[in-house]
Amino acid sequence: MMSHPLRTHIESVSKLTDEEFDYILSHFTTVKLKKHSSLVREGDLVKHEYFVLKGCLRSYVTDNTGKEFTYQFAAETWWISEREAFMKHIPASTAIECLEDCQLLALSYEDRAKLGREIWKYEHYLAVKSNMGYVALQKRLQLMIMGSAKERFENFVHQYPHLYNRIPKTHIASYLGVSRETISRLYRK
Amino acid sequence: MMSHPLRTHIESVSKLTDEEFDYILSHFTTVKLKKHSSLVREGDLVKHEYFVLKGCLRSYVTDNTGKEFTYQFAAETWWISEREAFMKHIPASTAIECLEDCQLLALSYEDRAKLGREIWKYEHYLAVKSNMGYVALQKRLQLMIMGSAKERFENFVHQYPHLYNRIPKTHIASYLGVSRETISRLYRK
DNA sequence: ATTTTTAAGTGACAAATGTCCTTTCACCAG
DNA sequence: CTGGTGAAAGGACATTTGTCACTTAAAAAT
Repeated sequence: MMSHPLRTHIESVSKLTDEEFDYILSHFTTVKLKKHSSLVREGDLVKHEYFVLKGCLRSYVTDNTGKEFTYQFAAETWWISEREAFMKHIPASTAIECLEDCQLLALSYEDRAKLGREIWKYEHYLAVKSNMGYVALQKRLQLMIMGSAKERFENFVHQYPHLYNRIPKTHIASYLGVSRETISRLYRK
Repeated sequence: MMSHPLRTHIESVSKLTDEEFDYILSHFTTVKLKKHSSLVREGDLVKHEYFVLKGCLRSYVTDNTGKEFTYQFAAETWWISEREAFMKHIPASTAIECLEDCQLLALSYEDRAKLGREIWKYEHYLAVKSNMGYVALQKRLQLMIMGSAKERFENFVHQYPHLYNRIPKTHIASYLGVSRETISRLYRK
């Protein structure tokens, strides 16, 4: 029988008993959203973080000239939120939108803290996840500084082959920090 | 009377009693290094993290074509180490060198964990520091993707006016992800 | 003080990438 | 099926940035 995707994800860090997982899961609520709808708008207070069961989203910021920078994508089994706003209870500076119809599990700030306190393995899972996020961010910055547009693009395709055919090129471009046209030119060859 | 720089730094997060600070400080050892010497070489195991009392350092990686990317600078009251190697006990992929004669306070992995366990405020200080590091990294990535060389340079000068006249331009360039010549051109105007 | 070494500034040119505009293609609603 | 809408491709040209070669200035060593 199929294990729950969230359980699988947590257990990639540490195993849980059935009771523990059921208890954890009981703190989440399900959210469904249509394609193109917003999960978070700039200026919102962000009370939850989300685990993606189905669909695909992106978080992004818009600069004063209207240009967008995609900060993160999230598809099945990824977490997404506006970290700074969620952690510090300040208005979001990053928006999150659905690129497809989505089904998410939402966990509130309070319940997150509660689970962390009550279930040591969950706390550990969060710490590991946070550290991996930091390292990934480092790698992305390094590639951004040392790599050409081509290298960054190839790295993206290699790292996320499933996203590459699922997400509009415009957004991939804004994630990589290049124009959409440059992406086109790259795989012409 | 003058407070210790490390104490000042920790107390920007939470106040300590004299006893607490003395106890914390007793776990550090002093390290002195000459200009141009290496604190960490690629491949080293990294047993300590360092608080800068005097001098200036940089951490950097070198790519296969010999080009360098400066990952971080650290001057007085900054921490520096090779985070991933230090945390995971793996060989360093980033080197650290002194740009000036340096005087550092070194804290071992074990003592760091010990202090975290014994002094709740120290643990908290580490958590806050880590989170600030994450947010700073986000900002840097965003500027890297959205900003021109000029914007990145101006941001650097504005953010670190003291470093700008203290560090060779070559290194500032490798921190910003541009060539040294581009830096020259920028402040010609 | 003099030499030697290292960092920085400069100009000319090449390469990468951005911008703008037009065309093509795929998909969806009616 | 059809018209419309949005995404992607492609070409032409502008701009930014990199590269290389050389000069100048500053700093370190003797």
